[in-house]
Amino acid sequence: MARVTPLSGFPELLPAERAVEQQVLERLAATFELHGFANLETRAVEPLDQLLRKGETSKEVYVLKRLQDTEAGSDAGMGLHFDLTVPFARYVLEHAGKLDFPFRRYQIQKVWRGERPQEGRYREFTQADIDVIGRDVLDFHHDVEVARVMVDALRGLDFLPGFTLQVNNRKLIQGFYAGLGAPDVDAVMRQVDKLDKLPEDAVRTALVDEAGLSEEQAGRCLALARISTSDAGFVDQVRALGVEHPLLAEGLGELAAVVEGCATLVTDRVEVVADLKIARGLDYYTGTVFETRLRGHEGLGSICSGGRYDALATDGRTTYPGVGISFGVSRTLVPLLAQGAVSASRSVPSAVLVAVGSEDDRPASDAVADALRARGIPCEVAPSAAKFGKQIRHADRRGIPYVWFPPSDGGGGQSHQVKDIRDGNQVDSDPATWTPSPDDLRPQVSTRTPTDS
RNA sequence: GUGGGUGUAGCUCAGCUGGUAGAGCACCGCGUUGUGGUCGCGGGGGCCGCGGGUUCAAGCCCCGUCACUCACCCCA
Repeated sequence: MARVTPLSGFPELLPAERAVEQQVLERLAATFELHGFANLETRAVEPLDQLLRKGETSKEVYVLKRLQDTEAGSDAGMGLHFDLTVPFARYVLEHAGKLDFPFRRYQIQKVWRGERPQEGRYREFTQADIDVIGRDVLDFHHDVEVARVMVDALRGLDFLPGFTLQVNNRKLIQGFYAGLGAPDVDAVMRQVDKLDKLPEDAVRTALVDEAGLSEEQAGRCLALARISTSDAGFVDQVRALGVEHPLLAEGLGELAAVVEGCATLVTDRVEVVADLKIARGLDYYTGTVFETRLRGHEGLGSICSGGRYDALATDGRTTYPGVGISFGVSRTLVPLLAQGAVSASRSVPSAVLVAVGSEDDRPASDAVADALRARGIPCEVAPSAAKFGKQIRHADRRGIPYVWFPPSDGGGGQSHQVKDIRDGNQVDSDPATWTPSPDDLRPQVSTRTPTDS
């Protein structure tokens, strides 16, 4: 193979990095399943009209084309999915007759977007989605449930920095803007959504010039957007702004329910706040909306978002409302790994390297390895009967904590010995009974203190 | 898609006014002859992104191109 070059936006991990990702994926799946969500995988490809159906969005879809297809007009009209929600909506429509509603599933897959890559932003990346979808109706309490499940999942990622789940409700802000007399509620929302990028005064100007608000109305919109509480305290703060609207009241109730519903799961690492400036650009959210910040890495933007959508899937007769949230596995992990903020203790699963005294003794070493494996201890046998110093180094390089020396009449002892190469302790051991500490059974993931964002 | 920056050893980077390709780390060997890490000594490593041009001479100057990267847009 000639000179290979990295392909931007298609991150590839080293073995130790992948070990971290594997543990993240495992823990996410474990939590989702604890909450009763079934796993699902959908095909990587969808018809283009499905992909482009909802948001006209500028999503840059990768189109599928056979190299051999030289005939014009042979375009199959297929593209790689750019998220997991649209394929899921299609899946629900396609299999509705065989599914039981409300239907809950989690889905962890690669998705593809042909956008310019940046830190935390890739062209091929992994997402972990949970959604609950109902037929015709979906009770609101599922909004709370989805938030609770994701908070629980984020709690499980205890080797990562902390998370802040920011929740808002479209009914709340739209009702507020309507009650305020805004001529174009959506226009107001679009401007407010820019608050984390533009200075407040720029948004204020835009609210007046582009969304048609008075100075006084704009001021109250900004006052609303400034509200952020970790409990239901936001309700009184909103009421103090003196705007009345049925939708606003409904939104306030829902948002309070989400925040209060998560209260028992909140920790100092994973917090939930009602943040009334969160709007989400996507057009199909109708109620609850989520965004999530990674503590110490706020520059990454939202690493986990979603919300309630009342009409994402419909076949004309039946509509399927849903609520879901999606965790950006690659978006979170790839930058953390690149900065060395998280790392695994070793690059291989092996907890033990079984040394080989001489090639004639290799079967004896294999026997030791098999005895350990029979009891669930991952191990490998040294690749060559090199000097023991080199075999130890082989283990050290890979982060394997233990080296096993079978008995030998060469330089070793008369009995089996295990050396913990971290502290140099070496003791007689029996392959049939010796067990490493539970922590050493698998690679350990650890966090270094984050520096910047 | 638009605009900036950068391409030199596995990695991070020096390389002056154009004059024989460098350092640190990593890697390998020896000291230590079958128990690593420290230390000392030694060693291997380079299409200087690619193509063209100017020049006696190009890593350096010029043109092109590709890649990477940052920002915008958008989002996980």
